[in-house]
Amino acid sequence: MDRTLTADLPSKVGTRASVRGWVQAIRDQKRVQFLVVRDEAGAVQVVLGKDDPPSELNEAVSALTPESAVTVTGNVVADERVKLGGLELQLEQLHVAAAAEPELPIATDSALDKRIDWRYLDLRRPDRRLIFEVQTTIEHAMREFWRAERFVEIHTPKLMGSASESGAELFKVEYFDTTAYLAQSPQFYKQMAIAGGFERVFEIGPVFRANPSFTSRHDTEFTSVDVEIAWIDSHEDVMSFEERWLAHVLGVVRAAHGEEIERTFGAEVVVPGVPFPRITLADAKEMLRDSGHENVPGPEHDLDPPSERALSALVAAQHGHEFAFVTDYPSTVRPFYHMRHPDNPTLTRSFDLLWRGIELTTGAQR
RNA sequence: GGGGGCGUAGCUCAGUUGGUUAGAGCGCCGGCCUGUCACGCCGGAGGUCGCGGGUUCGAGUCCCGUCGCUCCCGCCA
Repeated sequence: MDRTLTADLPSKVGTRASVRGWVQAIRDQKRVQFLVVRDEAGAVQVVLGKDDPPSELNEAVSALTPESAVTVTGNVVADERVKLGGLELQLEQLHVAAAAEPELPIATDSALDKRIDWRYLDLRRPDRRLIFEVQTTIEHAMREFWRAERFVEIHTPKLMGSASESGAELFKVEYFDTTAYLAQSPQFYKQMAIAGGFERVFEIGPVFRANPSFTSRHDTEFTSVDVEIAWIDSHEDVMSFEERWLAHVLGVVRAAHGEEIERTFGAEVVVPGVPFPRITLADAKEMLRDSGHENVPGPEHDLDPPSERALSALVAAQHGHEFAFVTDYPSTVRPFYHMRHPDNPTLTRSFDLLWRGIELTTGAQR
Protein backbone atom coordinates (compact mmCIF):
# COMPACT_ATOMS: atom_id res chain seq x y z
CA MET A 1 0.00 0.00 0.00
CA ASP A 2 1.28 3.46 -0.89
CA ARG A 3 2.42 5.61 1.96
CA THR A 4 0.28 8.68 2.78
CA LEU A 5 1.77 11.80 4.35
CA THR A 6 -0.13 12.90 7.44
CA ALA A 7 -0.75 16.26 5.79
CA ASP A 8 -2.73 14.49 3.04
CA LEU A 9 -4.96 12.45 5.36
CA PRO A 10 -8.00 14.79 5.19
CA SER A 11 -8.41 13.73 1.56
CA LYS A 12 -8.26 10.06 2.61
CA VAL A 13 -11.19 10.08 5.05
CA GLY A 14 -13.34 7.01 4.40
CA THR A 15 -10.50 5.01 2.85
CA ARG A 16 -7.62 2.88 4.02
CA ALA A 17 -4.26 4.57 4.38
CA SER A 18 -0.73 3.73 5.47
CA VAL A 19 1.31 6.26 7.40
CA ARG A 20 5.04 6.07 8.09
CA GLY A 21 6.75 8.02 10.82
CA TRP A 22 7.89 8.21 14.43
CA VAL A 23 5.85 7.33 17.49
CA GLN A 24 5.41 10.61 19.31
CA ALA A 25 3.03 9.58 22.09
CA ILE A 26 1.50 6.37 23.47
CA ARG A 27 -1.64 6.58 25.58
CA ASP A 28 -2.39 3.00 26.57
CA GLN A 29 -5.69 2.74 28.46
CA LYS A 30 -7.81 -0.12 29.73
CA ARG A 31 -10.32 -0.16 26.87
CA VAL A 32 -8.67 1.85 24.13
CA GLN A 33 -5.17 2.68 22.93
CA PHE A 34 -3.98 5.85 21.23
CA LEU A 35 -0.80 6.63 19.38
CA VAL A 36 0.38 9.85 17.85
CA VAL A 37 2.54 9.17 14.79
CA ARG A 38 4.55 12.07 13.39
CA ASP A 39 6.09 12.34 9.92
CA GLU A 40 7.90 15.19 8.19
CA ALA A 41 4.62 16.93 7.35
CA GLY A 42 2.65 16.65 10.58
CA ALA A 43 1.12 14.08 12.93
CA VAL A 44 -1.95 11.88 13.25
CA GLN A 45 -3.77 10.10 16.06
CA VAL A 46 -3.99 6.34 15.73
CA VAL A 47 -6.70 4.51 17.69
CA LEU A 48 -7.21 0.86 18.60
CA GLY A 49 -9.91 -0.64 20.83
CA LYS A 50 -8.57 -3.06 23.40
CA ASP A 51 -9.82 -6.64 23.51
CA ASP A 52 -10.16 -8.67 26.68
CA PRO A 53 -7.80 -10.41 26.77
CA PRO A 54 -5.62 -8.00 24.71
CA SER A 55 -5.04 -9.03 21.10
CA GLU A 56 -1.60 -9.47 19.62
CA LEU A 57 -1.98 -6.04 18.04
CA ASN A 58 -2.91 -4.59 21.46
CA GLU A 59 0.23 -6.12 22.93
CA ALA A 60 2.34 -4.75 20.11
CA VAL A 61 1.01 -1.25 20.71
CA SER A 62 1.66 -1.58 24.45
CA ALA A 63 5.25 -2.57 23.73
CA LEU A 64 5.96 0.50 21.57
CA THR A 65 8.44 3.12 22.71
CA PRO A 66 8.50 6.82 21.78
CA GLU A 67 10.51 7.70 18.63
CA SER A 68 10.30 4.16 17.23
CA ALA A 69 9.98 4.10 13.43
CA VAL A 70 6.64 2.57 12.44
CA THR A 71 4.22 2.04 9.59
CA VAL A 72 0.56 2.12 10.66
CA THR A 73 -2.25 1.05 8.36
CA GLY A 74 -6.00 1.33 8.75
CA ASN A 75 -9.15 3.25 7.92
CA VAL A 76 -9.09 7.03 8.12
CA VAL A 77 -12.17 8.39 9.85
CA ALA A 78 -13.28 11.91 10.69
CA ASP A 79 -13.98 12.37 14.40
CA GLU A 80 -14.67 15.78 15.93
CA ARG A 81 -13.50 14.54 19.33
CA VAL A 82 -9.93 14.30 18.07
CA LYS A 83 -8.11 17.56 18.74
CA LEU A 84 -5.31 16.70 16.34
CA GLY A 85 -6.86 17.51 12.96
CA GLY A 86 -10.33 16.12 13.71
CA LEU A 87 -9.50 12.70 12.27
CA GLU A 88 -7.81 9.49 13.24
CA LEU A 89 -6.51 6.29 11.75
CA GLN A 90 -8.14 3.10 13.05
CA LEU A 91 -5.24 0.72 13.45
CA GLU A 92 -5.35 -2.59 11.59
CA GLN A 93 -1.68 -3.26 10.94
CA LEU A 94 1.44 -2.13 12.75
CA HIS A 95 4.96 -2.60 11.48
CA VAL A 96 7.89 -1.56 13.61
CA ALA A 97 10.86 -0.82 11.36
CA ALA A 98 13.09 0.15 14.27
CA ALA A 99 12.25 0.20 17.97
CA ALA A 100 13.70 3.04 20.01
CA GLU A 101 15.29 2.55 23.42
CA PRO A 102 12.74 3.13 26.21
CA GLU A 103 14.55 6.18 27.53
CA LEU A 104 15.67 8.92 25.17
CA PRO A 105 18.93 10.78 25.82
CA ILE A 106 17.48 14.24 25.14
CA ALA A 107 14.22 16.03 25.83
CA THR A 108 12.69 19.15 24.31
CA ASP A 109 14.25 21.29 27.04
CA SER A 110 17.76 19.79 26.80
CA ALA A 111 20.72 22.12 26.37
CA LEU A 112 22.02 22.80 22.87
CA ASP A 113 25.31 20.90 23.28
CA LYS A 114 23.48 17.77 24.40
CA ARG A 115 21.02 18.10 21.53
CA ILE A 116 23.93 18.36 19.08
CA ASP A 117 25.37 15.13 20.53
CA TRP A 118 22.09 13.45 19.51
CA ARG A 119 21.44 15.56 16.46
CA TYR A 120 19.48 12.91 14.55
CA LEU A 121 16.94 12.83 17.38
CA ASP A 122 16.91 16.59 17.78
CA LEU A 123 16.25 17.11 14.07
CA ARG A 124 13.01 15.14 14.32
CA ARG A 125 11.46 18.02 16.22
CA PRO A 126 9.26 20.10 13.92
CA ASP A 127 10.77 23.38 15.11
CA ARG A 128 14.26 22.14 14.16
CA ARG A 129 13.02 21.02 10.77
CA LEU A 130 11.41 24.42 10.16
CA ILE A 131 14.86 26.02 10.18
CA PHE A 132 15.92 23.78 7.30
CA GLU A 133 12.67 24.37 5.45
CA VAL A 134 13.20 28.13 5.70
CA GLN A 135 16.84 27.85 4.69
CA THR A 136 15.85 25.89 1.61
CA THR A 137 13.21 28.47 0.72
CA ILE A 138 15.75 31.27 1.14
CA GLU A 139 18.33 29.68 -1.15
CA HIS A 140 15.71 28.92 -3.73
CA ALA A 141 14.34 32.49 -3.65
CA MET A 142 17.86 33.89 -3.95
CA ARG A 143 18.72 31.80 -6.99
CA GLU A 144 15.38 32.64 -8.55
CA PHE A 145 16.04 36.36 -8.09
CA TRP A 146 19.64 36.18 -9.32
CA ARG A 147 18.70 34.16 -12.38
CA ALA A 148 16.06 36.73 -13.35
CA GLU A 149 18.81 39.38 -13.12
CA ARG A 150 21.31 37.62 -15.40
CA PHE A 151 23.56 36.22 -12.65
CA VAL A 152 25.69 33.11 -13.19
CA GLU A 153 26.48 30.64 -10.42
CA ILE A 154 30.11 29.71 -9.80
CA HIS A 155 31.69 27.05 -7.59
CA THR A 156 35.17 28.14 -6.67
CA PRO A 157 38.03 26.04 -5.27
CA LYS A 158 38.07 25.47 -1.52
CA LEU A 159 41.61 24.07 -1.55
CA MET A 160 43.93 26.90 -2.46
CA GLY A 161 47.67 27.31 -2.99
CA SER A 162 47.85 30.57 -1.05
CA ALA A 163 45.77 32.99 0.97
CA SER A 164 43.02 34.76 -0.93
CA GLU A 165 42.83 37.63 1.50
CA SER A 166 45.01 38.78 4.35
CA GLY A 167 43.84 39.27 7.89
CA ALA A 168 42.11 35.97 8.56
CA GLU A 169 44.00 32.95 9.76
CA LEU A 170 44.18 30.00 7.40
CA PHE A 171 43.74 26.28 7.90
CA LYS A 172 46.71 24.39 6.48
CA VAL A 173 46.10 21.01 4.92
CA GLU A 174 48.45 18.45 3.48
CA TYR A 175 48.15 18.37 -0.27
CA PHE A 176 50.22 15.40 -1.52
CA ASP A 177 53.83 16.56 -1.11
CA THR A 178 53.00 20.20 -0.59
CA THR A 179 50.69 22.43 1.49
CA ALA A 180 47.28 23.79 0.58
CA TYR A 181 44.96 26.13 2.46
CA LEU A 182 41.22 26.02 2.99
CA ALA A 183 39.56 28.95 1.28
CA GLN A 184 38.52 31.69 3.70
CA SER A 185 36.68 33.62 0.98
CA PRO A 186 35.78 33.25 -2.69
CA GLN A 187 36.60 36.94 -3.19
CA PHE A 188 39.64 36.43 -5.42
CA TYR A 189 37.81 34.00 -7.73
CA LYS A 190 34.74 36.22 -7.92
CA GLN A 191 36.90 39.06 -9.18
CA MET A 192 38.60 36.78 -11.66
CA ALA A 193 35.16 35.82 -12.96
CA ILE A 194 34.33 39.51 -13.39
CA ALA A 195 37.62 40.06 -15.21
CA GLY A 196 36.71 37.06 -17.34
CA GLY A 197 33.60 38.82 -18.55
CA PHE A 198 31.05 37.23 -16.24
CA GLU A 199 29.28 40.43 -15.36
CA ARG A 200 27.23 39.12 -12.45
CA VAL A 201 28.16 36.06 -10.40
CA PHE A 202 27.10 34.44 -7.15
CA GLU A 203 28.19 31.58 -4.98
CA ILE A 204 26.74 29.88 -1.92
CA GLY A 205 29.50 27.82 -0.38
CA PRO A 206 31.63 26.97 2.61
CA VAL A 207 34.40 29.17 3.95
CA PHE A 208 36.97 28.32 6.63
CA ARG A 209 38.67 30.75 9.00
CA ALA A 210 41.14 29.59 11.61
CA ASN A 211 40.22 32.29 14.09
CA PRO A 212 40.36 31.09 17.71
CA SER A 213 36.99 32.65 18.20
CA PHE A 214 34.74 32.15 21.22
CA THR A 215 31.42 33.62 20.24
CA SER A 216 27.98 32.40 19.28
CA ARG A 217 28.86 33.29 15.68
CA HIS A 218 30.70 30.25 14.44
CA ASP A 219 33.48 31.83 12.45
CA THR A 220 35.55 28.70 11.84
CA GLU A 221 33.33 27.11 9.24
CA PHE A 222 30.19 28.62 7.79
CA THR A 223 28.23 28.93 4.57
CA SER A 224 28.89 32.20 2.80
CA VAL A 225 26.60 33.91 0.31
CA ASP A 226 28.72 35.88 -2.16
CA VAL A 227 27.76 38.20 -5.00
CA GLU A 228 29.89 40.22 -7.40
CA ILE A 229 28.63 42.75 -9.97
CA ALA A 230 30.55 44.42 -12.81
CA TRP A 231 30.19 47.89 -14.33
CA ILE A 232 28.98 49.64 -11.20
CA ASP A 233 29.47 53.36 -10.63
CA SER A 234 29.79 53.12 -6.86
CA HIS A 235 28.91 51.04 -3.82
CA GLU A 236 25.47 52.64 -4.02
CA ASP A 237 24.72 50.33 -6.97
CA VAL A 238 25.55 47.33 -4.79
CA MET A 239 23.34 48.55 -1.96
CA SER A 240 20.37 49.23 -4.23
CA PHE A 241 20.76 45.74 -5.67
CA GLU A 242 21.07 44.11 -2.26
CA GLU A 243 18.01 45.77 -0.76
CA ARG A 244 15.80 44.68 -3.66
CA TRP A 245 17.23 41.19 -3.43
CA LEU A 246 16.69 40.82 0.35
CA ALA A 247 13.21 42.34 0.20
CA HIS A 248 12.31 39.74 -2.41
CA VAL A 249 13.70 36.88 -0.34
CA LEU A 250 11.94 37.99 2.85
CA GLY A 251 8.70 38.37 0.90
CA VAL A 252 8.97 34.75 -0.24
CA VAL A 253 9.84 33.54 3.27
CA ARG A 254 6.93 35.41 4.81
CA ALA A 255 4.50 33.97 2.27
CA ALA A 256 5.80 30.42 2.64
CA HIS A 257 6.55 30.22 6.37
CA GLY A 258 5.48 33.47 8.07
CA GLU A 259 2.65 31.97 10.07
CA GLU A 260 4.61 28.91 11.15
CA ILE A 261 7.62 31.03 12.16
CA GLU A 262 5.32 33.26 14.21
CA ARG A 263 3.67 30.24 15.85
CA THR A 264 6.92 28.37 16.47
CA PHE A 265 9.37 31.10 17.41
CA GLY A 266 7.09 34.05 18.20
CA ALA A 267 8.93 36.16 15.62
CA GLU A 268 7.33 38.14 12.83
CA VAL A 269 8.94 38.04 9.38
CA VAL A 270 8.91 41.67 8.26
CA VAL A 271 9.26 42.39 4.55
CA PRO A 272 11.40 45.53 4.42
CA GLY A 273 10.54 48.62 2.40
CA VAL A 274 13.03 49.87 -0.18
CA PRO A 275 15.28 51.82 0.05
CA PHE A 276 16.84 50.80 3.38
CA PRO A 277 18.09 53.64 5.60
CA ARG A 278 21.71 54.63 4.90
CA ILE A 279 24.07 56.25 7.35
CA THR A 280 27.80 56.89 7.23
CA LEU A 281 29.92 55.29 9.92
CA ALA A 282 30.88 58.75 11.22
CA ASP A 283 27.24 59.85 11.44
CA ALA A 284 26.31 56.54 13.09
CA LYS A 285 28.84 57.17 15.84
CA GLU A 286 27.52 60.70 16.31
CA MET A 287 23.99 59.35 16.55
CA LEU A 288 25.11 56.87 19.17
CA ARG A 289 26.92 59.54 21.23
CA ASP A 290 23.89 61.88 20.99
CA SER A 291 21.64 59.10 22.23
CA GLY A 292 23.82 58.62 25.32
CA HIS A 293 25.31 55.30 24.21
CA GLU A 294 28.54 54.69 26.14
CA ASN A 295 31.88 53.49 24.79
CA VAL A 296 31.30 54.45 21.16
CA PRO A 297 34.36 53.16 19.26
CA GLY A 298 36.87 55.79 18.05
CA PRO A 299 37.19 57.06 14.46
CA GLU A 300 39.68 54.34 13.46
CA HIS A 301 37.43 51.49 14.55
CA ASP A 302 34.44 49.52 13.36
CA LEU A 303 31.27 49.38 15.45
CA ASP A 304 31.42 46.80 18.23
CA PRO A 305 28.49 44.43 18.82
CA PRO A 306 26.84 46.59 21.53
CA SER A 307 27.09 49.64 19.21
CA GLU A 308 25.56 47.64 16.35
CA ARG A 309 22.65 46.64 18.54
CA ALA A 310 22.15 50.22 19.78
CA LEU A 311 22.33 51.65 16.25
CA SER A 312 19.75 49.20 14.96
CA ALA A 313 17.46 50.19 17.83
CA LEU A 314 17.91 53.90 16.98
CA VAL A 315 17.20 53.31 13.29
CA ALA A 316 14.14 51.24 14.15
CA ALA A 317 12.83 54.05 16.35
CA GLN A 318 13.54 56.82 13.82
CA HIS A 319 12.75 55.07 10.53
CA GLY A 320 10.65 52.10 11.57
CA HIS A 321 13.10 49.89 9.64
CA GLU A 322 14.90 46.68 10.64
CA PHE A 323 17.79 47.20 8.21
CA ALA A 324 20.47 49.86 8.07
CA PHE A 325 23.38 50.35 5.68
CA VAL A 326 26.41 51.79 7.46
CA THR A 327 28.67 53.31 4.78
CA ASP A 328 32.04 54.92 4.15
CA TYR A 329 34.37 52.94 6.40
CA PRO A 330 37.80 54.48 6.87
CA SER A 331 40.57 52.86 4.84
CA THR A 332 42.31 51.89 8.10
CA VAL A 333 39.39 49.55 8.87
CA ARG A 334 38.99 48.30 5.30
CA PRO A 335 42.43 48.21 3.74
CA PHE A 336 41.78 45.38 1.25
CA TYR A 337 39.64 45.10 -1.86
CA HIS A 338 37.95 48.43 -1.17
CA MET A 339 37.99 51.41 -3.53
CA ARG A 340 38.71 54.77 -1.94
CA HIS A 341 36.54 57.81 -2.40
CA PRO A 342 38.20 59.87 -5.19
CA ASP A 343 37.81 63.11 -3.25
CA ASN A 344 38.75 61.62 0.15
CA PRO A 345 41.18 58.70 0.06
CA THR A 346 40.86 58.07 3.81
CA LEU A 347 37.31 56.78 3.23
CA THR A 348 36.32 53.66 1.30
CA ARG A 349 33.34 53.06 -0.92
CA SER A 350 32.07 50.37 1.39
CA PHE A 351 29.20 49.40 3.63
CA ASP A 352 28.01 46.98 6.24
CA LEU A 353 24.39 45.93 6.43
CA LEU A 354 22.89 45.65 9.90
CA TRP A 355 19.73 43.67 10.56
CA ARG A 356 18.15 43.63 13.99
CA GLY A 357 21.46 44.60 15.57
CA ILE A 358 23.61 42.05 13.78
CA GLU A 359 26.10 42.63 10.97
CA LEU A 360 24.63 40.71 8.05
CA THR A 361 26.83 41.53 5.10
CA THR A 362 29.85 43.55 4.03
CA GLY A 363 30.04 45.18 0.62
CA ALA A 364 32.13 47.60 -1.38
CA GLN A 365 33.19 48.81 -4.75
CA ARG A 366 36.31 46.84 -5.45
C1' G B 1 43.74 35.24 23.73
C1' G B 2 41.11 37.66 28.46
C1' G B 3 37.08 37.38 32.06
C1' G B 4 32.54 35.22 34.37
C1' G B 5 29.27 30.98 35.23
C1' C B 6 28.18 25.79 35.30
C1' G B 7 29.09 20.16 35.80
C1' U B 8 24.26 16.11 41.19
C1' A B 9 19.16 10.18 38.45
C1' G B 10 17.80 9.00 31.26
C1' C B 11 16.19 14.72 30.91
C1' U B 12 15.52 19.62 33.53
C1' C B 13 17.09 21.13 38.16
C1' A B 14 17.05 21.82 44.05
C1' G B 15 20.57 20.60 47.84
C1' U B 16 21.13 26.14 53.84
C1' U B 17 27.06 27.97 58.00
C1' G B 18 30.71 21.00 55.85
C1' G B 19 26.99 16.65 59.60
C1' U B 20 22.61 10.44 59.70
C1' U B 21 20.29 6.67 54.34
C1' A B 22 21.58 12.94 48.41
C1' G B 23 15.86 15.04 46.77
C1' A B 24 11.80 17.08 43.20
C1' G B 25 9.32 17.32 38.41
C1' C B 26 9.35 14.86 33.80
C1' G B 27 10.76 10.20 31.69
C1' C B 28 11.25 4.76 32.54
C1' C B 29 9.19 -0.04 34.79
C1' G B 30 4.76 -2.47 37.21
C1' G B 31 -0.50 -2.10 38.55
C1' C B 32 -5.28 0.48 37.94
C1' C B 33 -8.30 3.40 34.51
C1' U B 34 -14.66 3.28 28.78
C1' G B 35 -12.15 8.26 23.93
C1' U B 36 -7.32 9.90 25.66
C1' C B 37 -5.16 14.10 23.29
C1' A B 38 0.87 17.53 28.11
C1' C B 39 -4.43 11.59 29.72
C1' G B 40 -5.24 10.57 34.99
C1' C B 41 -4.40 7.67 39.78
C1' C B 42 -1.20 4.23 42.89
C1' G B 43 3.50 1.91 43.53
C1' G B 44 8.68 0.96 42.17
C1' A B 45 13.56 1.03 40.17
C1' G B 46 17.29 4.35 39.03
C1' G B 47 23.32 8.14 41.74
C1' U B 48 31.47 6.73 41.66
C1' C B 49 27.49 14.24 43.04
C1' G B 50 32.69 15.17 35.72
C1' C B 51 37.73 13.22 37.06
C1' G B 52 42.26 13.33 40.37
C1' G B 53 44.47 15.07 44.74
C1' G B 54 44.21 17.89 49.43
C1' U B 55 42.05 19.96 54.22
C1' U B 56 38.81 17.70 58.05
C1' C B 57 36.45 13.27 63.00
C1' G B 58 33.28 13.96 58.62
C1' A B 59 33.18 16.83 51.74
C1' G B 60 27.85 17.15 46.71
C1' U B 61 29.33 21.52 49.84
C1' C B 62 35.94 24.18 51.29
C1' C B 63 41.09 24.32 48.61
C1' C B 64 44.40 22.90 44.32
C1' G B 65 44.76 20.61 39.61
C1' U B 66 42.42 18.65 35.33
C1' C B 67 38.60 17.65 31.58
C1' G B 68 34.03 19.24 29.48
C1' C B 69 30.05 22.73 28.65
C1' U B 70 28.33 27.76 28.52
C1' C B 71 28.07 33.27 28.40
C1' C B 72 30.55 38.06 27.70
C1' C B 73 34.80 40.70 25.58
C1' G B 74 38.60 40.49 21.91
C1' C B 75 39.67 38.50 16.97
C1' C B 76 36.39 38.33 12.49
C1' A B 77 40.18 40.03 5.14
